[in-house]
Amino acid sequence: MDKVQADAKARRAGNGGRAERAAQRDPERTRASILAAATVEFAENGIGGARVDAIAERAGTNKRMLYHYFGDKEQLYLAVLEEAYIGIRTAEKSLNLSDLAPEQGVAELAMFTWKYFLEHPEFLSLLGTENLHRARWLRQSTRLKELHSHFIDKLADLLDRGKAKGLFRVDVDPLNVYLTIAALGYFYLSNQHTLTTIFGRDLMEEASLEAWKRHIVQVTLASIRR
Amino acid sequence: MDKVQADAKARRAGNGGRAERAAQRDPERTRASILAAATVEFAENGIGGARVDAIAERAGTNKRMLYHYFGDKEQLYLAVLEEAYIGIRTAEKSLNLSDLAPEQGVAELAMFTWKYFLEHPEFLSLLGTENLHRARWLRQSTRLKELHSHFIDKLADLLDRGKAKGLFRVDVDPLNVYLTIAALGYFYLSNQHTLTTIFGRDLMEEASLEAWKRHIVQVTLASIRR
DNA sequence: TCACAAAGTAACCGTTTAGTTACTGGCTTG
DNA sequence: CAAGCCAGTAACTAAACGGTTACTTTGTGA
Repeated sequence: MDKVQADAKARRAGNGGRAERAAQRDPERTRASILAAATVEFAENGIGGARVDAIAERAGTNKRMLYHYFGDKEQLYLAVLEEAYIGIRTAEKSLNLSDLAPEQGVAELAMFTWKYFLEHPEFLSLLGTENLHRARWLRQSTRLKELHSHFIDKLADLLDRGKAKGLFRVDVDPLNVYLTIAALGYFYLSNQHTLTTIFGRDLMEEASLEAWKRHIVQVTLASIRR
Repeated sequence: MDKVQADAKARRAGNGGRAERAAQRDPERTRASILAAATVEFAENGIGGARVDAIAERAGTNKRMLYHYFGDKEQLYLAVLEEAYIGIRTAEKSLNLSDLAPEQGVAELAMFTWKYFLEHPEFLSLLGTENLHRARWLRQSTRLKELHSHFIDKLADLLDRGKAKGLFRVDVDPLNVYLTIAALGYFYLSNQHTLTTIFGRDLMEEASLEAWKRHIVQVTLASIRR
């Protein structure tokens, strides 16, 4: 039994031990439960493969509630996508690069990105789905357009400090650096299944993951050093 | 009208100008036409979003022929995937790295991979779909398991020559180098839609593409040099 | 305390979908 | 040259699917 189903069952059983709130009718919890179930379903099957019935069942509720809270399948997908982006943007805020030495800062950024991707495979999968559809929902979402990353600005500052110290090449572009870090992490994880099959090596064992993390840091730094 | 539809229409009109073969009944051509249409459909919509009717229509034939030649939707998808892999493996053969200086060879490999990815977006898309499904069809295909790439071996030779000359670090791993090249190309192209939306820059204009190609070469070389 | 609104359920509906059947027409070969 | 097989067509079917209807239950505040 996965987490989502367990949650749903607990909810159905009445209140979950805490006396604060009678859990039999709990709109927020139902909504959240549907969203969590939809995240799993869309991440595992894509938008065309996801089944509305499967989401309702996973959430421990029924379709009527899903349509009640989210309108239709596409709007539910959009909500899932928005939540996923909010998740990474929120996590990004916890990373403070301005106190670090330039090289250390770039390394931290790379390791942060790697860790986030590793811990949130559903985010990578949703990105893949969204790109298959030419970012149709991302472009449509005003909420997500406002929610832009401040990573590039932070990284630009960091690189400028490194350039001033003569550590980094002056023609280094922050976007390129960020794309490099993201590319190395994304490809390794999102394509793990075909790569493992073709090269006959398990890329997901602890030692391989640790080695690839070091590789990302090393590659990124080597590419920007003067 | 796209290429596939045009082909189908030409076929339907009788023979296509060449007198060699009466085109009214042409199993090979019908099969190829279905395969081409299916490649487009699966690449655009993924496996869950692809429609058998749409494939038949695109191919200028009907469903009966599709089931006649390929069995069912999944086997058709497998045929598409196999053909896509055969395509890249065939192209790889045209690349001869053994005559080149080590640095030149690595640069050529990087540029070849970039060019292939750029010219075959359907291959990237199919890879994405296949990974979403944990390489279910790739693992199933005996034909594809036999069709392994010789790139890693060729690259290993190249790197060894570079190491012997004192150009490359001795701890450089060929698989890592190949993954690095593939990652940088794959991510930039497959995620172009979300990236363009979020960063507000068109990554697909000629100058950007050229710059990223140079970036891949530079990053790869910088990461392996002693 | 009861009326009302919102949460929740289950059975239902029309359409779309993958897959099939029953058939026609043309190419090859004994 | 006819028999038989294979390419090809169109209409059909059963199941799955997204979405809705009609209804019940529960919490709340006048």
